[in-house]
Amino acid sequence: MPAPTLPSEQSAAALIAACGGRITRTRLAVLGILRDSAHSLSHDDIAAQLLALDVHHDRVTLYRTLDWLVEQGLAHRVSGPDRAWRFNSGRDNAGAHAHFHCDRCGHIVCLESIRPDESLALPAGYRPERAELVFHGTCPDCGRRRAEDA
Amino acid sequence: MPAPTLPSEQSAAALIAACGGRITRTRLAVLGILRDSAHSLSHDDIAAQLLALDVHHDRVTLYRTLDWLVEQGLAHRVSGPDRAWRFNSGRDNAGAHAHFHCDRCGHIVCLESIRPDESLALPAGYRPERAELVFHGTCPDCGRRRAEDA
DNA sequence: TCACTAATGCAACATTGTAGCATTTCAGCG
DNA sequence: CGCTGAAATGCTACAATGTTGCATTAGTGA
Ligand SMILES: [Mn+2]
Ligand SMILES: [Mn+2]
Ligand SMILES: [Zn+2]
Ligand SMILES: [Zn+2]
Repeated sequence: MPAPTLPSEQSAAALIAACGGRITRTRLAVLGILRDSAHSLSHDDIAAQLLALDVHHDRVTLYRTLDWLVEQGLAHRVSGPDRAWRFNSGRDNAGAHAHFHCDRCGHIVCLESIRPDESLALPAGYRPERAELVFHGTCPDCGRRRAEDA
Repeated sequence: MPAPTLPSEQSAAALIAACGGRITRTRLAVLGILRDSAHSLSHDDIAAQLLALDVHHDRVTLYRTLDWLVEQGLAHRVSGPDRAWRFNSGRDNAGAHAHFHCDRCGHIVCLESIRPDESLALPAGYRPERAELVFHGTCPDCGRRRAEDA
């Protein structure tokens, strides 16, 4: 019998097809790259990986591919410190989880387990609909590396 | 006797001088504009106000002036949704207070009374140093305007 | 008033992203 | 399979935001 397929087990091709989109080499490669990465990737990071994989593409196509993935809920976007977006696989539900930004290596990772506290009392009149929470500090990798250096 | 002067009562000129900087028309005007505004201002907003005040200036000078004010702790920066910085008067201590971003009018305001919860338990290995908290939703002005429309 | 140097203005450049439009390629169909 | 129409791509040009280098101007203290 076919085991029930968790979303995380679905192939990139199946995920793309399920959205009613065409399966193209750029979409396949980009979604694969995002799903394989432990941290958020910038447009530039992804372009570099595509180059390494010999997946020819145009700058604009990559922007459009990323937009499409976000629209479809196959990826989500986090604003980086350098006014460039970072991308992660998976849907975010508009800021449903917090993110961690390492000031040493610059990596941004999703903290799926932490959701911003929506119940905070704001001053009168403010109607919050969602909250973005971004921690800054040192990530586990950089902490370990620092300990080894010492 | 001279009443003790609160920082908020100091003139822009005195604040600038206290930092050891020269008092120039651009610095005076920009700091004044920031201190008079109830919400964050983009580079472009400030340029428009300078124009209205007939304070001639160069684009680059304004960028440098804003950088300097932030360096000196006379202003702080918040990243907007459109990858353009917004500026507020006053020191922020690296994310010491939360901000509210109105999705209707685009205004960003400081919520001085709300500080991100630093005590949240992060996954093992993460060393947070500060947290940024940004609420999105409808601001009091837009809520009121909407109620009047109905 | 003078001299020193911080601050400015200008031109050129960098980065990140968008818009329009002709061309290619995917997916469904006979 | 080979066609065909629409979706996706590639290219060029453009826009927004910010930075760098360097010559000139103008605050400041003497
Ligand atoms: Mn995330
Ligand atoms: Mn603030
Ligand atoms: Zn790190
Ligand atoms: Zn508003």
